[in-house]
Amino acid sequence: MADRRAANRRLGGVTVRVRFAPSPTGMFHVGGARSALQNWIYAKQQGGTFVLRVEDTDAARNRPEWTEGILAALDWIGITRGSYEGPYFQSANAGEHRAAAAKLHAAGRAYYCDCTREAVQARSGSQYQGYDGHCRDRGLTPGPGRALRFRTPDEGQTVVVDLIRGEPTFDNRLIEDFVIARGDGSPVFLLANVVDDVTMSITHVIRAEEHLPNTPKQQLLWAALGVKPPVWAHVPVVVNEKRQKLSKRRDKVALEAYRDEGYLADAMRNYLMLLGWAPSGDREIVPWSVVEAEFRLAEVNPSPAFFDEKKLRAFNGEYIRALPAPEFVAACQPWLTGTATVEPPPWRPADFDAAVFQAVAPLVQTRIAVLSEVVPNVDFLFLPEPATDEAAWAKAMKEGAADLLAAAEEAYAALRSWDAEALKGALEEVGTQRGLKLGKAQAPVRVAVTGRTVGLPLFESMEVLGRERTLARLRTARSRLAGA
RNA sequence: GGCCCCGUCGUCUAGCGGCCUAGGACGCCGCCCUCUCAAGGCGGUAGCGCCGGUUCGAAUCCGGUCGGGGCUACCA
Repeated sequence: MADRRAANRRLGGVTVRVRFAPSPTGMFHVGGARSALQNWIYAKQQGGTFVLRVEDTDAARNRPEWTEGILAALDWIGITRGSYEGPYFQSANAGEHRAAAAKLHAAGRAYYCDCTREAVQARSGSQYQGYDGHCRDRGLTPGPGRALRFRTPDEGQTVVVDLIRGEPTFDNRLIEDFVIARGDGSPVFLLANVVDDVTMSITHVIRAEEHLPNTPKQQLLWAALGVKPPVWAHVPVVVNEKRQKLSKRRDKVALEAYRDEGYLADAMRNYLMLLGWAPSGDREIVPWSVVEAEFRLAEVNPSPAFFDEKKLRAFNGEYIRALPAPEFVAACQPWLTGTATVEPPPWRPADFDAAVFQAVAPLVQTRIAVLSEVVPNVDFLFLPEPATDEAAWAKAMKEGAADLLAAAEEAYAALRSWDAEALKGALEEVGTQRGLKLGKAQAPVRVAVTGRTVGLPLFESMEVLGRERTLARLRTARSRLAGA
């Protein structure tokens, strides 16, 4: 395979160069992550190069921390720094963008226009039909407030060759003379994006479907610049439950948010790749190596895919359970000790005991779907008093609870060996004397000790908590019951 | 409004003219296991939008229709 690619290059075949070109205007979008991954895999499969270009030309909305966020997020899902070409910054290429605009003007492919938006709108009527070409032959010279428009063909068609969609065809007549440089001379996205792709010798543009309507315009620009257009691949957009494109405003789209909640990078990238594609056989959770080997860009389902957090959660749970114990413990650390981006735990750092956590970690591992859920599972071990859930208290502390708690406390105080088995046996006996099965008898004890009706196995929990603290909690619960 | 894209269980998908009585996964429901909750095991629920055509045969091909979405800026 590698030999064939090398031969291909020698024979004049083109080396594949793809790019991912995010703009740093917000948190990194899961849809963007998917596109980045698809580009990344395609480049790898073709023996090509992945180029990262940050499109930071919207000064009003760009912020440097967003750029850092994008790099960190890409790194998190496996597109690591140093393993790709770039990052390049579009703002650094402003000179080339302007030169291209000037070149198009000089070649008669673009003209200056002083129409205001209102004027264009007024001439177009109630429904905007596109710019009417008002300034096409006015021969306006460059000047303040004069935008540069690309002169589009009056007839013919522009055919977009797309790996996923076939050949969407657009009538040139319906493509308006669009603006390529603003009144202040600054080039717009449509142009800058193309110029950079041309300059960077991009051969395949793999991006979201929302760009498809822009494509004929960009393809016209490639041709006007004298370069053969790239192969396009417009992957379907990722949508919300209402089937609308995921938006930063109304949907939870930030990759960072998922990371900070405790989603594993491997689970996330596996899930993301399953949106619009599936590996061979009846399987979905597969090693990344399988994804890299089997993914076929041309096979991507052309219809939009719903980003289903429920399914992502299920995947994440499976990935968590598959972790070797030490790795699970290590993965939980941020939520146990707090970091810059993760919410700090409710206990005092000094009260956290790594050895205690390690003892219960295997019990936690099968009970959580996202890492942040580790906290409510173990907080009773590190908090001076359990964080009592009042609904749980009300449910468990019915009549007979005080009596049962007293008996349990007495039995536990007398226990010779403080271990789960003995604790279970003792409570079983206490329950039996009162005609209660263990399932009923454990409820008040569990709430008294952990503050909740659900959680880790009770007896193992008490074993780790220790006799003194367990007895103290039973005592506290009893006095609360007596007071009420 | 115009242009473009899309259409298999609720969701993500398998399916490339007979192997489909449409398979898997998530979700949901039930049962088992069980100190709670999970995990795990077993079982169940549910789909080819519609109408025509092509064909011996269509989820698969064609046309239409309906429905959904995207774009429609001197944003990217």
